Amino acid sequence: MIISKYLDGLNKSQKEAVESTEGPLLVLAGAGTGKTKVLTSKIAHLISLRKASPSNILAVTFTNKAAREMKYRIGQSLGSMVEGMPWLGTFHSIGAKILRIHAELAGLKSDFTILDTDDQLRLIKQIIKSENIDEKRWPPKLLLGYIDTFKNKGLMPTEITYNQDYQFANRKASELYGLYQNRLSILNSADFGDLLLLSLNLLKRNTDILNKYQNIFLYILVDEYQDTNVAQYLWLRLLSQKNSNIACVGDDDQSIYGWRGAEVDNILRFESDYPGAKIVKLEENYRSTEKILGAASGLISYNKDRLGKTLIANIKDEGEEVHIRSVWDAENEARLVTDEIEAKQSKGAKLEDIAILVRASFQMREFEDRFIMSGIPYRVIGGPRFYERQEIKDAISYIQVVSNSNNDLKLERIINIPRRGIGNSTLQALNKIARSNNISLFLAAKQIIETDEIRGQTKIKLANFINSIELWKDAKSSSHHTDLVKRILDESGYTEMWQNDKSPTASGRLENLKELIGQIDGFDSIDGFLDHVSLVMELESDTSAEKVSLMTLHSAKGLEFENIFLPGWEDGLFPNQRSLDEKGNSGLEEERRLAHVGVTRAKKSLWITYALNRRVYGLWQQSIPSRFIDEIPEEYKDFDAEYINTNNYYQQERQSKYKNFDAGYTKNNNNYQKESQFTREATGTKIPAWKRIKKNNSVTINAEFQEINIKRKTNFIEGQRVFHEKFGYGKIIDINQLKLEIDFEKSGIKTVLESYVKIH
DNA sequence: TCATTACTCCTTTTT
DNA sequence: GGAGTAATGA
Repeated sequence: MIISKYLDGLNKSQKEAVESTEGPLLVLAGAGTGKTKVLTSKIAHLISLRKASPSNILAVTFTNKAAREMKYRIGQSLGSMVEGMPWLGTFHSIGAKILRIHAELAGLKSDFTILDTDDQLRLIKQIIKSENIDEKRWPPKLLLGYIDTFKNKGLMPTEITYNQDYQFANRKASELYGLYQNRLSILNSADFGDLLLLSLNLLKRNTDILNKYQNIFLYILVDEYQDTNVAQYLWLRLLSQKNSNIACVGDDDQSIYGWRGAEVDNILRFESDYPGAKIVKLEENYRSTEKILGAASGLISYNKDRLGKTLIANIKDEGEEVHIRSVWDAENEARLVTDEIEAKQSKGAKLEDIAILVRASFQMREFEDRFIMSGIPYRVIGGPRFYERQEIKDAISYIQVVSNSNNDLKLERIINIPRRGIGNSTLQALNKIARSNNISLFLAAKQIIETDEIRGQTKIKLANFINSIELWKDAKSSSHHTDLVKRILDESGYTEMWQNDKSPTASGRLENLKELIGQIDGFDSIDGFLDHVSLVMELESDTSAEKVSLMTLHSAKGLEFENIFLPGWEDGLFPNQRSLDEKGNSGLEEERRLAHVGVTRAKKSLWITYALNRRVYGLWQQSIPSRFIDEIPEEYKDFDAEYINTNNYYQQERQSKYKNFDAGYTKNNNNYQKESQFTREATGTKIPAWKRIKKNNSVTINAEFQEINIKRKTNFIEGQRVFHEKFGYGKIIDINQLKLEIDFEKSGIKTVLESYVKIH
């Protein structure tokens, strides 16, 4: 029987989730419990029972990768009988699709361009300038952040109340947001947030259209529901209102995108949002050993706001303890990890089964250095994306200008790259004409070269450039699109610019341009390619090669590896100080969920390390092990002597460091204290001298304190011989407030804070 | 218009 | 410490 094929491999709760097709359903799927399997089987089930044809199922994911994976797996379980699911994709791509169909209703044309962050920022800068707002006092980036937040919340400029508005240049955030939207409309462009916001608005305001989609989407499936923001939530609600067949899969313990507007509340509230909702918990974990799961469960149990589920190990193997190691600094950390990798390798482990997950991308550097040095092949996942590279963006901008020369933002980007003598003053003149006549820059340029407003050389150069664009536009219909791109890059002098560039990155950039042309060749037309570029930022890389993976914890969600290394578990770095400062306890909980995500990536072995010293903004700081290390139950971890002996000290340090914040924390969480007393007894061990040095510049200190510090003069004088715990003896060569530049006898010239230095 | 210098912010995470 | 940007001068 055909049905059994995909139902066979499912456990009881998975099967229940798959077979509950009617009405609202929330599947709480813990890490490694077969979430994707449930989703794909469910789709297969719907299709093979003929409850819906593939085109009547809306299935949304967050990443293109997840969408691809789902498509692939559905194809596998149904054989070839499923041909394309038009409504399976990311929130953004489906939003874009709907928006293109009804663009006029949103003040756009159906061929609108999708802006990236660069363009957004450029636009916002222009608006801030034209409104005579001081860019220094009110940074464009801040406004961009506010606008994004508005959009994440599903708010149009006119819907923002006084109280919701931000303190940006006299509460002008919403007003500027309105101006920004107007500009976007004039430019026939939408930013990322618009793809959702505008399509949401469309559905809200046009019942006929809403009706149409409600009738198309007989079944709605949502992946990673815990990551949805308000706009996405409202969008889903509207679409599911009619027939209520909405199945959301998610894990509140893996909600790690709060900073991007995700609302864990959406998942916590599901039952009250959808009365009569069925809830299925998937708790059987098929990934990790018992000890790793125990560590993960212990850790996440410190979170208060959760729906509560317990991961049960399906793999009956205790496995190794979680290894906790302390190291002197980041360099040693990288060495320890690579040594361990090499040891594993010699025992037969494969490099592709090993991953290093960091909290922040700056941590990657030490590892890369070390890998290069020891010749270990590695790959960075989610690093600087292909389409975000400068040369690729430039090239694409050229293509976009040829495709639509009224794209002012792109034209501005390339008008003087390579240098062709069209500088700022010319550009400003163009902008002025464009504004006053309400035309695009391109048209303004055409106009200006007919007049005498600009002089000799500049005029000729501008005329030449405009002329070239016209020529390329003419060639668009007659030549093959790949040839046209080659021609544009050559004739514009862009390729030549990099050929003449002597910097070491130049050859790589030329390679990338070649790669880009190869990519373009894979598409039928330029427009098809452009749409792909704006929605699919990543470029698939081969995951098969024998390489260690290096990535951030965020990009590791959804992946699994035999061996996981989690470096940098230090207070301030992880949990991240800024998270804590900005969002207090909920920030801490999100960090903890991130830690939980990290731990649950591991199948067999897990190493957590922390460095006692780390360089922050070029200055050396001493650090304390992360509280998350404490929170992993004793019986699941194995740690070195250093950690046990000094832990009591760390506990105190941490508490004084977060005095205000911890007050609430300990009150809310009895476990924390109980656990600490139970597991940690004062050992009476003497704390090494360097640790007793009083800190006066921890990562964050209240403003008052810092002020005093800056005003205070250092007692050191130039030429003095001093001692530093890390670098040894040295001589002060320069003093800048509390920063001392010291020429160390063994480690060379370094800048350090005076508090780490003793007079010798 | 372009090159050099000074200054800034940064290091959370991304569709 | 270092990248990116704005200000400054040639």
